[in-house]
Amino acid sequence: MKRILNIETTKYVGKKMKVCGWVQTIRSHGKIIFIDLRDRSGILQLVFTPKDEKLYEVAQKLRPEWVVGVEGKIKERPKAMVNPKIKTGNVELEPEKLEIFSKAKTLPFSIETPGYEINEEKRLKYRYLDLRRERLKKNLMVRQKVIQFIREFLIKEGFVEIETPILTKSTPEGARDFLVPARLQPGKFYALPQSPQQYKQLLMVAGLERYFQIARCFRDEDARADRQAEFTQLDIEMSFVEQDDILNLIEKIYIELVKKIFPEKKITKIPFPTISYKEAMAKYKNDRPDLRKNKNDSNELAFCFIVDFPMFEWSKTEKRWDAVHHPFTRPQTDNINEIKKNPEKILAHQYDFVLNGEELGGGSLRSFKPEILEAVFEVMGHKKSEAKKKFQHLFSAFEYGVPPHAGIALGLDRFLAVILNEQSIREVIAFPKTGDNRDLMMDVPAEVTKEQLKELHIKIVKSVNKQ
RNA sequence: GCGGGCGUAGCUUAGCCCGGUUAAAAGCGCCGCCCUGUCACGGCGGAGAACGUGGGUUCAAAUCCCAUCGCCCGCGCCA
Repeated sequence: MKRILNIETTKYVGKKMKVCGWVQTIRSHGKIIFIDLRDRSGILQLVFTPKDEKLYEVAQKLRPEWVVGVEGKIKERPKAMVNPKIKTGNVELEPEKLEIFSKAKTLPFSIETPGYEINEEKRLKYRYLDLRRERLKKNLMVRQKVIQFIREFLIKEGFVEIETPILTKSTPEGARDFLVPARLQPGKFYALPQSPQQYKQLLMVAGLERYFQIARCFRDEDARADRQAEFTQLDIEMSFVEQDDILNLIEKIYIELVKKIFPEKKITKIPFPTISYKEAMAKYKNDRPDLRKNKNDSNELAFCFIVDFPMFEWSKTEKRWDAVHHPFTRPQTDNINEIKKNPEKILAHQYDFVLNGEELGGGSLRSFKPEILEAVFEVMGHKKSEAKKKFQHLFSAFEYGVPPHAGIALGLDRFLAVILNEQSIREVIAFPKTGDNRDLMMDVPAEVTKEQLKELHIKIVKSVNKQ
């Protein structure tokens, strides 16, 4: 018999059907046993009675989290026994056949609560059990809905979803890279992408004009409540556009996304406020102001854009000018002398997107004129040849007809955490890592065999103990 | 790398300041028995803890000290 979902049973009252799932709770009253059967659609009550003695004997042995399949008649519950708390509360199933697919040990923690009270270390170690809880399942399903909406929206707008490489090149600027040794090129390494930045710009040179990707990004830095070593961003790049085209697109996506998937949420201000960096720093003392009117209202969403960031900032550690965003951000002036002479005064065509005081991400109009790029690299203290070597592919590509282009990258995990009122992005990621980037469930990073290392031409040198 | 918090049955905690007496306590869970309408079922009974690890102080350490490990929050870092 073909299995139906628990939620579908209400449509088949009086019929004999098969359902499958996990035993959630057992309420035994001696001569009648109620079992809440959980599947991906929800809970269904099974009622065992000793009418069938053999079946009843087996039912008495059932324990929480065993996986079973049952066939039996779906009955409408008597009025007094309807449970309004569950979606299938007006029906129940009287099993005639019971199959035990697998038994289960007692779980290390309860999965029937939201789970915040449970030691997160345990939750991460047994993530496959943690994900059985309703809250996390819901978070993952909301995540899927958001991604689906964004895909459909952008494809309708003429965007092409393109996968860029995960094995790519280490970039000297920015965060630490995760490195992957290349077996066929002894001594050489791939790096995992910190973002698809350069690929998406190259796609503009390729003439795709409108690119997007739900992109996994990797940064080998210490994690936080809002940071993971690997995270997902909505990555967008467009050709022949100005700043407003990007901001208007983002505004439209998020307004319609909220309207469709989170109708209970209210957006504080439409159109989203656009605040200059200077004004934000003066007025709110930071560049990601929380513009909510009532910070206790979990349904309020205050989006805003921060624009006109400075192009350069003085790096105290390296004692040189550094790009606030990255060197391919387009300065707001074409005056090369001005860029070189007064870098601190130069503003950039750069924008950030902020929600309830959380930075969701940012982007920029890209710099594509060689003389401007050279001036920027010069301010940053790079020799012309060095800069060209580091970003050779971009410089070369730009020699073959490059359209003016711009883009943005927005953190999906952060957006979901905010909109689902979660304190940490770990709550919206299926298999997150700890603060020091370990996966407690898989127990990685882990050592590898000598043979593997040999094949990769890698030797582990134990560092000498510090004094 | 730095600062702060936490670590006691399977889970959540009390006890820790002010060291000593039920053989470290409770709720939930687990196991057994009873119970025909529950839905966080109920009732009775039971098992379950080298108090993260190592060392020290003391007649005596879950409790005080030192070290170490793990998790969380933040700083650094995150173009």
